[in-house]
Amino acid sequence: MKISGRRTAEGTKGIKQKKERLKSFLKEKGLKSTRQRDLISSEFLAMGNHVTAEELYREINKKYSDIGFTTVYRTLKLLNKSGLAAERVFADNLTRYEPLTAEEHHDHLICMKCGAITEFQDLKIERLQERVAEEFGFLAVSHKMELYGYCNKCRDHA
Amino acid sequence: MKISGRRTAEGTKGIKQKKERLKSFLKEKGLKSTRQRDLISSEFLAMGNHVTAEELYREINKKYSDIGFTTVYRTLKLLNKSGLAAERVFADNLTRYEPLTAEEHHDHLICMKCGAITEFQDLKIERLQERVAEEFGFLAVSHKMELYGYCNKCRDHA
DNA sequence: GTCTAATTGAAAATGAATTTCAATTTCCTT
DNA sequence: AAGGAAATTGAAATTCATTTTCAATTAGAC
Repeated sequence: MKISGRRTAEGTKGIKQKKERLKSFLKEKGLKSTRQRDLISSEFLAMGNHVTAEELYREINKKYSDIGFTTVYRTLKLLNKSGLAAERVFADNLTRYEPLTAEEHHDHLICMKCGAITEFQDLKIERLQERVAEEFGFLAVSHKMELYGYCNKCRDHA
Repeated sequence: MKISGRRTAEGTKGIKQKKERLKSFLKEKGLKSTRQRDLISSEFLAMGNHVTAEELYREINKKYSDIGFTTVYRTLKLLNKSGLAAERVFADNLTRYEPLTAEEHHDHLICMKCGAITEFQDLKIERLQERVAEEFGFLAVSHKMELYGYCNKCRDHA
């Protein structure tokens, strides 16, 4: 199974706004704005996908061959800490990053054939999860839910 | 977060039955029954936990210092293929094995403080998951759901 | 008992994630 | 604008779980 999420790329305005947020975060933490961080986060936000550090590095490398893998890796970590990216690990055990908009939580449908990742949200399920936790005296902080199977395109010839 | 699942150990009868199942599986596949496979699967089934290969190896090693890690690792893979163990990966990215009884599916509550793993089953949630999949024209094959938080014991002093 | 194929265990290989370190760059202070 | 302290960069090295290799051993069919 090769997993490769695609979702609608974001408008330029949204990206600018997010890059401002990153800048604030950096300043606030005494960190520095650099050409690399700028280019990497632009590319990441424009792709709008669930990408691995490796995948993003390959994209970046096409355009800016002087930027190394380590910097891409570290920038993704940074985006994660600043709240602009979510770190996710699906069944293939690779760490993927996904641009994060608001605080809305969502879960994933993952196609085992083409690897497409679709996001969904279901409040009823969330409520039931909360109920389950309560039953066990458990204080739930976060959760992870993934449905694996075959997407609309792949289910017929699967 | 250190994860370490415990659940009620199984009765000796259940273990015997499962070891019979393993034997059938081996014979059927032209594989061999060995002292190592016997001891490792006994220990695994008796523990009844979500263990990593490393953890099980350490237990085994206390009693039978001639059995190597690789064999424990391979035996767990084998138990998995024979349907006697489920392979699971939680947030710490370690591969754990869990004795599998019937075919009943269950999900997990994971304590972020003490690492305790509790299993649960919720048919309403399963049904809603199926509904979500349908909405997207997705053919769901399996799913994974984990709730992370603090267990009954840890929630107060967390 | 013989023989062939499977198994074992130590060690090596793999591969993603992370860290190290010397050289470079940012940006605060003057 | 220049100086300088601290952060950043990128290549290479390291880590660590997992998986594979290979020579020696063992199971079990005949």
